[in-house]
Order: sequence, then C-alpha cells, then structure tokens
Amino acid sequence: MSDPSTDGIVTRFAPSPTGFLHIGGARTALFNWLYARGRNGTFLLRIEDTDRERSTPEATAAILQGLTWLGLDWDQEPTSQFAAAPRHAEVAHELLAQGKAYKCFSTQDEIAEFRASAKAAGTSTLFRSPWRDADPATHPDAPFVVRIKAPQTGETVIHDQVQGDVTIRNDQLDDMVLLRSDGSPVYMLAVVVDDHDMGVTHVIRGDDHLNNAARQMTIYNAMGWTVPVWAHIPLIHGPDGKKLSKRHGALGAHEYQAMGFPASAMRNYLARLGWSHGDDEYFTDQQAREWFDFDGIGKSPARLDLKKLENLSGQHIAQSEDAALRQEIEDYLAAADLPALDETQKSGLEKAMYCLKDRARTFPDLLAKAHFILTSRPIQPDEKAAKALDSVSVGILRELTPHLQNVSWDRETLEEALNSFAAQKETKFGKLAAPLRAALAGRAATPSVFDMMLVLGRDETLARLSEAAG
RNA sequence: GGCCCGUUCGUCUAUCGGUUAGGACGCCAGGUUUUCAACCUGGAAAGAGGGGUUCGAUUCCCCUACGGGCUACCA
Repeated sequence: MSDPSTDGIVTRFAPSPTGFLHIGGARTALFNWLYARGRNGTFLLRIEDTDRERSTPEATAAILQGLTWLGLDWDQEPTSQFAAAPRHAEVAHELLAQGKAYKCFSTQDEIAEFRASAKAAGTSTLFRSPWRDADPATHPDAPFVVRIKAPQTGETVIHDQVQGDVTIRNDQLDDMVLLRSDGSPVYMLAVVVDDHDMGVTHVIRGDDHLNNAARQMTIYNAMGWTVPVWAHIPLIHGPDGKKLSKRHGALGAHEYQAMGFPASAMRNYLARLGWSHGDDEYFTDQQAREWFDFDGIGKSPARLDLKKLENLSGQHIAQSEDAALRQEIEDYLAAADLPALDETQKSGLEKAMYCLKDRARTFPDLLAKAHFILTSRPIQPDEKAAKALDSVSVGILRELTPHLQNVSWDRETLEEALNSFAAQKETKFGKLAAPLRAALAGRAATPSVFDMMLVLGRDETLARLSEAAG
C-alpha cells in the first residue's frame, strides 16, 4: 500500500490559524508525524494563514503549543502560506502564459445569476465561463480572475491510500479560480504550490478534502508536477455521533492537557482512534511509529470516548518513570493554572510516586491521592476522614502510638506490629486502617497505610498520629 | 439539486468467501481486598434493510435508508 521507498518521505500538517488546535487537527498531525517518523522521513509544518480576516498570531501560537505538548516535533521552521503569495501568483501566471489558464471577466453578479437560474432549471450549477476560449483581443479593460482550464471530458482518479481509488468525472470539475481579482491566490492553488515546493510526498489530511484532491490534481497536471500520495482520513465525531463542533466536545488539545491526561496517553488514544494494529490497544510511541501504516486506517468516522482515554491514561501513568511523571505533573499544574509545587512537595511526590502511579487514571486523580505527602501538619481532615476519627478511633490511635515508637521502620515489621495490635484489640486490621488513613492523610482515599508510613518516615508518622490522638 | 465517501457489540475495532464473528473500553455478576484504584473469573452485547453472485456471504455487486463531505474571488 505504502510507498516502496522508506526514504525521502515528507509529510506536513497545515492548520489554519483561526483557533486552537482541536482534537481532529491533533490527530491529523499525529498521523503525519507517525508516518514520517516511522520511516526516517521529514515532518513539516505550514501555517495556512491566507485568510487575513480570520488568521491570528495567537492562534498560531496556540497550535504550536498544542503540538509541543503532544510531543509532535516538526522539522524546520514552520512556513507561512501567506508569505508565499508571490510564488503562488507566479505559478498562476505561468499557467496563463502556457494557455492552461485564462482571464475571466465575468462579474460575481453574473455568476450568481447563472447559478440561480441553473438551480431553478435543475441543471449543473458549475459555472462555465464564456471567457475560457475568448480571443484575448476582445478582453475588456476590467477586473478579472485567473481560472484554470480544467479538463471537461474523461475522468480523474484519486488513488487514495485510505479510501481506495475514487473516480470523479471531469465534467464535475469547474474552472476554479486561481487568482482573485485583487491578484491574491486562492487556497486551492496555494496548497498545491506549497506542497510541491516543500517536496511533500504524502498528503495525509481529513477526508473533507477528498473531493478537493481531484481539483488539485488538475493543477499538478497542468504544471507537470508529480501528484503526491493521498491519504484522506475520516474525521472524528463527537460522542453523540454528530460532527465535531464547539458544542459537541470539540475541545482544544490544551483542554485535555488541563484535564490531566499525559501526552503519551493522548497519542496512544488518538492513534488508536480510526487506526488499528490487530488487537493492540496499549502501545508506546516506538511501537506506534513502527506499526503505523495506511492500511490500518479505518474508513468511517470515529467518536470520542473519554472513558477509554481515561483507561489508557491510567496505563501510561503506571508505566511512567517517577521523575518524568513528576515533571509532567508540574507541567500539568501550570497548564491547568493551579499553584505550583514547592521543593519539599516535589521531592515528596517523587518519593511517593511508586505507590501513587498504579492507582491513578489522571494527574488530578494522582494528586488527590498524593495529598498525604503534599500537605503538612496540622493535618486538616476532610469530611470523610473526620468521620473516621470518632472518639473510639482516636482512643485506639492513642494506644497504638507507643507500639510504633521503637519498631524497626520497614514494611514487614510495621505490618507485623499493626496486625498484632489489631489482634490484641480483637479486631481486624481493616478497622484500624480507616482512622490511620484519616490521621496520616486527612483523606479517605489514599495509598496503602504502610506505604504512607514508609514514605512519611517514623518521626512524621508518629507526629501525625499524636496530633490526631489529641 | 448534482457529485463523492461511509455503515460489525453502547464506543473503538479484528475479520481480507467457510470463525461458536475475536479483542479493548464501558456495563452487569462473583472473587480478592486496607480506602481509592488495580487485579482475577464469568456474563449480556454487533454485521442498517432488501436484492443478487456463489456450494457458501459480515466479506464481492446493485438498490434503498441513514450519516458525512464537496459543490465559493473560505480554508
């Protein structure tokens, strides 16, 4: 299916800077990145900022930030499509000089009128310019657009790596505008010229561009350029199956970051959404790069499933290195606009990481369970913890404390000490656990009591117990 | 309206003519348990509908339905 050569592959991601990096764009970028990175290729970034009305530098910054968070590194400086406008115009004029494009003097009113009557008559609304074959001598001295002479007979076949061969009859193609009457290039021309100039070999993009590929091919053909390999991937839909929109969960990448998902989980989830490699669900970047290929891409749109993302997130957190995880959590706090950790909290968190990461699905989840190490005396029990510290429990804690005074501070000894104390009180360790948890963490959901005691150390543990015991 | 694309458990998907249609998330039941989580066992759950082709269709073809896209001097 894929290109036989594994070298010289160039892919690109070309967002319009009109908003944040949304989840669909993130996946398109990921697929391009995966394809290039897995084949020793090049992954480029092009900002399609030709719509001067809607493009903003803030949006560009947000998109780059989103890609950076996702770990999708690009090669070379991002290019601006707008900056290449003179080159686009140059190509249009070349086509004009070769007679493969022409000046069209039809006014927008005339075109609108044509469409209206065509619609009323039930015939094709494709505009057929009377200027296509007009004698240049008859050209008026009036504003004009440059249109390409699209083929009118035969058919154009898009050899798509995802959708298969898609055939469009050429009589469905209109003579699209290349240059507007103010001389500015139109998107359809710009993409083709840019992709060609950047040496893009594989165009991987949303399948909303599938039909455009046929029209773009007329430009490639007119210029005698090699048509890139096409791969039009299905779009992502919201959980309700509708097209993604702001109302339907079209969140920006930064919002997933602020929800506390690790970027690696995000990559895993997004890659798996609409692409598969047998039964593999959890995989590393390394594996994704090795496995990713066009024939694993599905043909139908996929829906977002937060539950599955959470599950994957938990797996990635569990697999992370402690120090890296601590750093990621710091980044998360910053992204979510939450207070940063101080040095004591940082080292405590990293020290406790071993007993936290297996039981957390997201960073906020992990942080909640890390409360015992992030807080300091006096411990403020929350409502649930306070309930576990009734007068009976407090009495038990008071009795227990001396038993921990001189024991060796290791897991085995502590388990032994607490179990025998429980036996002495003719109760089960489970009964002891709740008040201990409340005293040590001030919370009801925590890591194991023994882990907390070990991480806290003897002095701090005893101090917290005495504090709770009043 | 015209053209193009799509349709397997609730969701993501496997299957590349012959399977008890597999896996994962979620869900339900049971087990384990020191809270949360994890873990173990089991369970319910799918080929949009109708025609063909074929000894045999989820798989190939056609039609219909539904969903989506394109149809701009937007990108």
